[in-house]
Amino acid sequence: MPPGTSDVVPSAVASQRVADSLRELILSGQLMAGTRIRQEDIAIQLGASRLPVREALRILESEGLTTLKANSGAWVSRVDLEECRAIYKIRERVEPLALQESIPHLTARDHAELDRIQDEIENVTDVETFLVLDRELHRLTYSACQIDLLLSMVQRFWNTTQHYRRAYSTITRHERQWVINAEHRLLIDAMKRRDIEDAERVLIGHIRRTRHELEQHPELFEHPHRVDDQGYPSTRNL
Amino acid sequence: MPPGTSDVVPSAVASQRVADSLRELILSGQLMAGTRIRQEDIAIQLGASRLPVREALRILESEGLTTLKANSGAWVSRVDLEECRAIYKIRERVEPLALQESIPHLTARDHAELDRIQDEIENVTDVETFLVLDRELHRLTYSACQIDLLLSMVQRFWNTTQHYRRAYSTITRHERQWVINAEHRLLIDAMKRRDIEDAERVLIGHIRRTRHELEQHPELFEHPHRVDDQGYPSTRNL
DNA sequence: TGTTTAATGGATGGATCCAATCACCGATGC
DNA sequence: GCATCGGTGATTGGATCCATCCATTAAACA
Repeated sequence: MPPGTSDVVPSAVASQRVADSLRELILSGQLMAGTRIRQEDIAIQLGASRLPVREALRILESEGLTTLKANSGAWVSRVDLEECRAIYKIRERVEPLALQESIPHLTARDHAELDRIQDEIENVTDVETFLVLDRELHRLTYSACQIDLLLSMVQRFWNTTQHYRRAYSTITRHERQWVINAEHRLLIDAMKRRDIEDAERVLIGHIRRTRHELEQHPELFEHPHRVDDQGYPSTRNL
Repeated sequence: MPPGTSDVVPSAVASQRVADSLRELILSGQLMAGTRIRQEDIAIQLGASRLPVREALRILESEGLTTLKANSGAWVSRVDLEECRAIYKIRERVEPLALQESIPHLTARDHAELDRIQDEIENVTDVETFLVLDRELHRLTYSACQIDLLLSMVQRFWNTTQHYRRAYSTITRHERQWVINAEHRLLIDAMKRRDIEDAERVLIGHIRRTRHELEQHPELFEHPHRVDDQGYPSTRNL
């Protein structure tokens, strides 16, 4: 199963359980980017030994959610503007492939579901539910892609930029929502027509526009009002 | 430092040291795809405890080089034809971006070095050195790309398909070498002209052609003449 | 004889303990 | 007063031991 998928039944392996819990804490925003993670704290908090926590931190590091530094500690990964731009540029290349591989296998039922979700998106006011729905919409567009490796890559990108999508949506969603809606509708239409080229073009534009708008809000990447993260490792071991 | 880079000075952290050693063993072909890895064997062989080996296996799993199954064991990742095709399809999308980001920052010195390597490639007869040179050439074309995340992704793809490039080159390199040479020369020329579009097009063709030729040699992915790999886990936890 | 079940062996996962490393803080010397 | 050096505390990394799980094998029953 690709990482990031929240298991309904908790994994029997403690490392996976811990990783799942931590991932949930990070993605939900309860663990802010840049906060330090002490192994023992987590171990106590989740009722496990430190060893599974160590392995969980490794797992999450491979997903890009945590950053480890030898003999120093672990932090919730902080994505600066430069890295965020990079991720979006990669997404502009990778997600169209997922779409291409998915479109031929999507059914009419899927198309209807896409319409339904977009209807919901256009009616929602809450930011948090918008994030969930938006992600669900795009996930569905890729869902019939058979390349697991690709899907988990995409999921990873979405996970690591989750914080900033939330922050950005909070700021400018209301005035720019119509653009998102238009793009989503065009995307869904192209998918229904199974016009892969067109769908890819719309999707690329969708991601690229978001990147450009993100680039105009560098304040989102200023270190937020946190003080308890003692020292942030400068070395990114990616 | 991106994974896969062989450290000159051995890392002080045992897990990293073990991971480096194992990676070298796998990439050099001394540990064949599909062979089981027993934690204790490696621990003894490398003079460490089982714990760093466990963490090393996690690290390598995140690089796609090993496959772990809970309560069962670890294996050197085996890439079937389907997954190999997938990786190449992703490479066709991702590597052009690395190229695009690199071309503007490459110097005349780099261009000369590219020519030199290609000269060597056209004179070499040994398969193993061809593999090294070919990889070095492409690495150099991407070397000025500033997106570390992208470079480590590319490196990962090259690592996981290393076995099959070796096997494929062994078979058909002699009769198809002229195609590779032509593509390399065209690529280098476009790069010198800093014609990003053209360079991307050549590169896409280069990767795509290789994929198509790989697809016509499914026998490379038949389980090789090994017997001591007891059972291969069907679940890919990517 | 084929199938199912139970037992055993081996390998992995987890917990605890110990060592090494780093960061912080104070003292000392310039 | 500032910088450098050394000590101390906290946190992570590693080793060993124990529990758990899986696979294989053998045996017993249909």
